[in-house]
Amino acid sequence: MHSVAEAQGRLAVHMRQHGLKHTKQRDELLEVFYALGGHASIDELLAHVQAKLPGVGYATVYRSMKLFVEAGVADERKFQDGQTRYEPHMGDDHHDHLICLDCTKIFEFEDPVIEARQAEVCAAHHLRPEHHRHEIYARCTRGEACPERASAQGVESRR
Amino acid sequence: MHSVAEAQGRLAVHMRQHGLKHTKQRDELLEVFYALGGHASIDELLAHVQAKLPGVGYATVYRSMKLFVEAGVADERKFQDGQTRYEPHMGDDHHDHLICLDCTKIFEFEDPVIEARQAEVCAAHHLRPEHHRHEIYARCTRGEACPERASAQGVESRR
DNA sequence: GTCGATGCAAAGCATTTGCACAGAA
DNA sequence: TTCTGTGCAAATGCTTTGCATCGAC
Repeated sequence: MHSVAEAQGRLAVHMRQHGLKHTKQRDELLEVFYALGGHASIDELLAHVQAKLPGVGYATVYRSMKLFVEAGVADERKFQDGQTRYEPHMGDDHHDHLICLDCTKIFEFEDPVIEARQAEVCAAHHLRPEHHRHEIYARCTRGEACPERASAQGVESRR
Repeated sequence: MHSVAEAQGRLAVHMRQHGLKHTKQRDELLEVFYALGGHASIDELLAHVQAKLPGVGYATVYRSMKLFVEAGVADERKFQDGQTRYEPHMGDDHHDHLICLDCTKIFEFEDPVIEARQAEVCAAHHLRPEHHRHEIYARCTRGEACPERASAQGVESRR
């Protein structure tokens, strides 16, 4: 799912297979979701959808995002701020998160060495990894020089 | 804090320094908390404290656990089930979690290679790691033979 | 006697659900 | 026409807070 079009297709198939209906709310939400690029919260999604479809409420956004997750076009992430965030599903390769506590940016990373060690740790306990969550919370070493610091609230997307 | 006594001492110091008072509720809760060994939820803590002090309610447990965290005798963990869990603080060395999806046991692990790689990932983004969360959710490879499977709900503690 | 701690109930959040109506198929 | 989706409000689950009273110092 590297483009809205791909996601729309996959969602359409899923809906057809499950006897679900195509609506403008789902359509618009999917578009907004992709436009936001990643790590969007329910509030952000709702705000953007309402810009186009004023009547939409939380229930629809919650229900639709759950549908997107089931359809495989979105992934759900829960960070420590208590807000569930969503990002476009990018195939079965996954990535972990590096969160800057100074500028609130969320970077993504993926490290084969770490992945390998995880498998070893599991094996030692007679376990087979199913999924994992790995988040690093960090401080900027550039201090005031950090180009993002002033703006804050930015969200870095794809690798 | 490898024993209740140590924790009691540290908590006493913290309370003295902050003009807080010693009460039997806090006393009993700290004991129960250590007796449970780790990964205890508010409900579990409340249930055990009520066995000794019937009148205690959620508010006291929540407030006391927050105090324990501030005093440095407890660490707060939020897993994916939406329940906050607490474990005795074991110094500044920390560990991560390996959660069996079959028997609900929570194992702890710590891997220097993983820690090192994390630091490298951070450095590449001009960041200095402050803390992190790493949880692996896995399935038992022993199937029905798993000694814990039948019992479920167990909580494995210290390494 | 002070001032912090407790217990209860009410309030807060994020999220979910029930229900009547709207709108795809 | 049928049956799913929507929007609203109410309900839920976990956690926090306000307030009168209790109890440690």
